[in-house]
Amino acid sequence: MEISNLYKHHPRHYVSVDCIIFGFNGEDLKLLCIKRSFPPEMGKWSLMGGFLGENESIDEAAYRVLEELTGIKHVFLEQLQGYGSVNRDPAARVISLAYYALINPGEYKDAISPHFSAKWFTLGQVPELVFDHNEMVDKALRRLQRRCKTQPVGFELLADRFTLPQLQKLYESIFRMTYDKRNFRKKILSLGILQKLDEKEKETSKKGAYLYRFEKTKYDDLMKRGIHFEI
Amino acid sequence: MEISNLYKHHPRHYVSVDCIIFGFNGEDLKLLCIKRSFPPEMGKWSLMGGFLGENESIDEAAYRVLEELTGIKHVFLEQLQGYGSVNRDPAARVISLAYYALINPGEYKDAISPHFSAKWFTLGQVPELVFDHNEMVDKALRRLQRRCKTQPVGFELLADRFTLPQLQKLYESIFRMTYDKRNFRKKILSLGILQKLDEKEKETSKKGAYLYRFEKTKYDDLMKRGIHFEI
DNA sequence: CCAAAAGTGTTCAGCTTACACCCATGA
DNA sequence: TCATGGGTGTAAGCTGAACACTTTTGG
Repeated sequence: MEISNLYKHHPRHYVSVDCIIFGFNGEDLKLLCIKRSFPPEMGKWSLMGGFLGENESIDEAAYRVLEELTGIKHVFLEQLQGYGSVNRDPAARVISLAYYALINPGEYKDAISPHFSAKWFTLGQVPELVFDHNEMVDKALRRLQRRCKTQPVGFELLADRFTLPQLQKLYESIFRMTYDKRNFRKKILSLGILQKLDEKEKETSKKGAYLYRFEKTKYDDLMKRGIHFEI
Repeated sequence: MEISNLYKHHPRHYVSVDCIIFGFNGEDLKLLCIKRSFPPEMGKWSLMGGFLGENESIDEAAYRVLEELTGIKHVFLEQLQGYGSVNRDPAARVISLAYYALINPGEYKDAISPHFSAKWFTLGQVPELVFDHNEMVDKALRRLQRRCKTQPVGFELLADRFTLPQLQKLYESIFRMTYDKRNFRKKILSLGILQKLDEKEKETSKKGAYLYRFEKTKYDDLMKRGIHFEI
């Protein structure tokens, strides 16, 4: 048998990717949703998604979908898992691969395509979404929490330079807790992966807070030596 | 447009499931592989897999594939993630959803279908597998380690009744470490989810070791009260 | 000068880790 | 009786959590 015909008796399926896009505005963790202007479920809130093409990997498809909405490449993007209930999409059988992305909304706010009627929702105030998208969001949040505990992905949600109070608010909104600022600073600085700058950010206070930068090289060193950090 | 025709301009893909089947023989953590008796890559070692049917969910497909090989239902099975590089399968574009399963090989050793030339490999001695299957196994092992740290899934790899030395060996083989037995017993018993039986297992020692049973109700109570345990 | 946010150390409790000897029994 | 694996307690160090006051400066 021709190699290309080996599987021809098996069914084929539509495959899509759906993106859970997280952002942080300095106060709350946010989710970017779109208002569907196309059937099925037209007019309802939804995650941004798209169908998998013939010649792109699923990761490439996720990046493409993300770029169609936000105009940006090179963001943190990680696959969650596949969703494949038979009737999850009323229009047809579709296997969807959920990805979650972390972006800094401030940096890209003008890039988000108006074509999709996108809107940021505070986590906890996310509306009912189509299909199984709410389930995906819940799972993505738990994954984000876990990632933030063992890897420095939180920084993806902040600008290049950030203050410790900003970082603390980010962690507090991700984990829906409050932390003692002395303990938080002690812990985060003890990791030795932040570089203190000589500059202060003075927009949110009169005194001003020192800016820091995440030092990827120091983090990579730690990882090479097998040290996993916890926050 | 007819709802069933909404997606007709999008490509469709073969979708498969692949199962990483872990077992524990009392000494080592094992992986169940099959020798492919069919193309492509005939004769090579592979994970057990199968194509997704028209009217089954991906979870159902994974259970079906697992049952075809092992003859068993109702085992621990969890999805890892999807794999979708364009050329991961030389025969055709196939999107695969990887699942990992935990079984107690002793209980099912006669049920494993001889049709697939299956063999248990000790982790660390797994041969080169077809496609991206080695990558899936690595990922599954890391997921298993994480699961075992926060949920009592290790018990899935043991018989209903087990001794503490057996349990310790299991954890040691999963995490490739050794533990101090006093500390291990203290920690595991302090969780309060094990029921000590009056019976001893005397096959591996003259003195005999007490048998224990995992008490799911106690564990569920803990979970309800929001206590996540760590081992 | 005062309101508002940034920055700073110490103490205590609980947990983790290290560590050594006796017990029961089949051969 | 002895070899083999099962079972037990304690002390030290470390980590995480609780806690209050001073500093800076724009308005």
